[in-house]
Amino acid sequence: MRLTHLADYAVVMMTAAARREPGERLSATILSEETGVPLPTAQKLMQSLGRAGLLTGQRGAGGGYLLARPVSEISLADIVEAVEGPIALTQCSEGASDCALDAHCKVKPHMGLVGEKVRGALGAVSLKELSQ
Amino acid sequence: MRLTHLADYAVVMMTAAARREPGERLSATILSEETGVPLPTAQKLMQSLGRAGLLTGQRGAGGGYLLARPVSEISLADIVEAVEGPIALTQCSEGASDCALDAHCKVKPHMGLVGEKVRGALGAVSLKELSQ
DNA sequence: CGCCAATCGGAACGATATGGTCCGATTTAA
DNA sequence: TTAAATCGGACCATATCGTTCCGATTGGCG
Repeated sequence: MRLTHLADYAVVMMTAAARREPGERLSATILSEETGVPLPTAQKLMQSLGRAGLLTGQRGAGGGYLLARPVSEISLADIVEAVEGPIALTQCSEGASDCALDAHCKVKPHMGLVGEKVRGALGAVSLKELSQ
Repeated sequence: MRLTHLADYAVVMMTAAARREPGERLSATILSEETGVPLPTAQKLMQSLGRAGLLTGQRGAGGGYLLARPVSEISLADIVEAVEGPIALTQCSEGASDCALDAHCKVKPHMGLVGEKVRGALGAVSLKELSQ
């Protein structure tokens, strides 16, 4: 039940971005310096965040990233899922069930529900709160 | 935000144990056969669960394990923590802070709170519910 | 029109820790 | 006293995570 390092870094970077003026262009370089996250890693993370629709990238000289949504409409769950993939306690909670115990597993139906609760806890925390 | 395989197995085994008669001696062999978890792995898990105080072990021939508490007083959080260690989103939430970003990390104070919420969600689910 | 700045995407490497297995120590029953 | 059956800890293979680097693409600027 831990966040991966990458997800943790992503949260730190997003909060750093949230503290900036809305509309300001943010490069991976700047956020890297501000947060202490190594530049190559920061680049990779912003790619993931962009693919997930949390950031919009602007290419070319003077380009950079922008928050795709207001800070109050981005949740901790969004950030985590952008980096780690869907939040689910077990992989059988979502499609693929290549689990050896799948045949006579009597816990499976409960896990989906519990996962929802956890996701709810993370979804209730907005980037706005985290950046303060 | 996923459970490790071992934690998942532990939950399956504990629910299997919960479905048995209270007071019945449970060997690792039996639970292994019943759940499909490989025997050596099952042994290792029951050790962890014993150390955590969820199971009490009885050595010698005809020995076995017993649930240390009633099923309604064992939560999903207890099982997960027995195998994975304390539930916390980041390692800085608990003592050791050998994190490169620790110096100017402005998110740290929030993480402890969020971790509590997640733990609450898992703590609200009892073994009694899971075993049904 | 050509150059430069900065992002995007993928591939490859190394480290950590998970997952699985084995063997020794201990205890009770016969 | 013997022996079977269990708990308990140590060990090794493996997979995923984390990190880094490089090339391709795009848009602004001189």
